[in-house]
Amino acid sequence: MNPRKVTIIDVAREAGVSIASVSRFLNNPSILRKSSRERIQEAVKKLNYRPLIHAQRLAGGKLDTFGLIIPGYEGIFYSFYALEIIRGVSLALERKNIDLHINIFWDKDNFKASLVDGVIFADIINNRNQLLRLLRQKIPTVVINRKVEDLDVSFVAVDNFKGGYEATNFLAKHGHRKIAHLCGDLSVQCAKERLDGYREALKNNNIPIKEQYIKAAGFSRVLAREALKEMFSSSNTPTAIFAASDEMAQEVLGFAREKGIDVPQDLSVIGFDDNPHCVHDGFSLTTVRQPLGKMAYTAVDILKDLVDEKNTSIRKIILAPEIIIRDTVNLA
Amino acid sequence: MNPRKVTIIDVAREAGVSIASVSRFLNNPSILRKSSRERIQEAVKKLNYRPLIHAQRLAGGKLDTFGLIIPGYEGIFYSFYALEIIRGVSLALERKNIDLHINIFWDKDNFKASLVDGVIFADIINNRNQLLRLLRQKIPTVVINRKVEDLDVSFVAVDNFKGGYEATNFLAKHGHRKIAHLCGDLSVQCAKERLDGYREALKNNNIPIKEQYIKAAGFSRVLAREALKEMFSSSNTPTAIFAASDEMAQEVLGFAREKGIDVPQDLSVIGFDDNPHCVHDGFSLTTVRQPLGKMAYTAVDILKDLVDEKNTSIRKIILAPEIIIRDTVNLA
DNA sequence: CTGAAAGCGCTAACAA
DNA sequence: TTGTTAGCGCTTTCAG
Repeated sequence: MNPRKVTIIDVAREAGVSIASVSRFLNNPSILRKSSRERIQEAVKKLNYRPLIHAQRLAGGKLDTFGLIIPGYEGIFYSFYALEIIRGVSLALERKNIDLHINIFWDKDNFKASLVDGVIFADIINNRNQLLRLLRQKIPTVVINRKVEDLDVSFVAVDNFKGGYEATNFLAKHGHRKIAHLCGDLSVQCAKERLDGYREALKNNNIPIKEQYIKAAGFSRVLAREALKEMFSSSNTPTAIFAASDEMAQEVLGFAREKGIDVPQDLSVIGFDDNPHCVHDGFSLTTVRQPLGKMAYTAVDILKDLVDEKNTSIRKIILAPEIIIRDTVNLA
Repeated sequence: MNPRKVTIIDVAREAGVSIASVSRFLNNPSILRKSSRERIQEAVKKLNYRPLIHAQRLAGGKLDTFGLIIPGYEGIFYSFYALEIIRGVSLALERKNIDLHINIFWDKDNFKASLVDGVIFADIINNRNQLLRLLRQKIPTVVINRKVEDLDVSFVAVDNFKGGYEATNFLAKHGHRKIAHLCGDLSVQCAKERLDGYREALKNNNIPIKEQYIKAAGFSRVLAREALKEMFSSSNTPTAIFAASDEMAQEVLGFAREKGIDVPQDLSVIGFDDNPHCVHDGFSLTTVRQPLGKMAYTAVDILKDLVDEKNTSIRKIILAPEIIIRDTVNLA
């Protein structure tokens, strides 16, 4: 018999019980008498029976599946950030025995809401419309990676302002006054906030803000390189650089090496992300680590509560990043 | 009305037609009269109706979803190879409008076969048992990344022997006779075949095989580093190294720089993968590129034929890799 | 071109 | 503790 066509009826017949008992065996075996349980067990094995997920779901059973929606963009598969989010969420779900349905959407929105109990929406790049559409469908939703203060939705985000502030302040406290900032893509919330934090830190340290020290480099190594060229072609070069991502910071390191600028002697560098890919011949980057794992499992917890209707209050959570001191900032 | 509870019945009532017509609208609108089609269209929009996937599937409609099964292992999210496979498959499926259900399995096999029409099994590390279990379930299956000559299953793989052969031969043809090989994890088919190719190429070039030039480094940078230390502590150091992955090749480059060994003047290096992460301060690695994209869409094509029962013959396809000549092999 | 009605395989009352 | 049975929302004959 084709194993793909074995149904609950076959199992019931084989075991000499009703289909209801087989169903009970599947969902709550402990309420069955031991002997029937064993007979069903045997029949299941013998027939190689596997319940049809779709039938279970349609009949009102739960699917125990969460969706993770991520906007697709060029380079997402090379993005440490996006991958860490996927990793964090899948780990958090594994512990809870919930399946993960990942949906990366490019132009067309082909997310099948009916496949999941709830959704974690990773708003890595700007994507408010997609979020609104989701919310309209009344699916339990938690946003990660972005503060959504103006909507009735829970989120878990990282305090990027604080990250930018701490990084810059760290440089200032170690004596730097010529601190440049390589910004990310300023149309994205996190990049903007890191810049704001940078500005605030300079202000609090009584360092005047110089616009030529602030360069938008869109999280791109190529753009970072260009920004650096420009910055170092003028007379008044910085003694420290805060890059809004480790990728860009790594470009700074490469640039410095080529130009014979000693890091950290002549130039201190601090990045953002704590990206393990960014090792530079044994050089370890001083950086700002985001609690991505914590973000993921906090979001999963909140969504689980929502789905189970245990705690449906809207929660807006902001997690603090942490400075990781390594080799690229002169601590003298 | 709760948008999650709008059913086909509501739409039918709203449009003043039968549910059968709404179903036709969903699946094959062209057979409906224009006027009804428009009325249904309107009702769908007004009620924000979305069919329940599970009901559709259960009722015999197709799901148009393929599964991609990948064994989970430490570092999979940092693995260029695994990510390229995911990327390739998702691109190939996107063109065909088929959904992708990715299943990364760690210890427990929690793949829900009933969610998909067929499966692409990426046997990156050894995982024959899982494959056998899958085959037993009679799900249409295509294996990628591994030759499975002894089972009745189609596969698409890369000719790793040829890759290893060509890489080594390339070095030999450019005058090298002291050619070392940093092997990958030799319990994995591809690593073993690259080594075999290396051996064969040496033989054909009348270069005696020296076992101290062959070091297993498990695709790991750390192990590669150790192997290099050992290799370069002896007297008879190689003039060329073929590394079974770009990651390991990159470690060679770092090692050489530290030791003041000039690449490619004193040491030629060739990698494997064409991994864009492996850039080394403007240095471009000569390497062997695997046709991963082609592998992915070939596999998708085969699986689609299987699922549609168009061509159910078993196909065993081996694709040739290609040498990418760049800066790290001395062409003099 | 359209409607009525019979399932798809399972869960969950309700009864026994 | 177990069986009977009514759906879940949709697709698909089969008539008309």
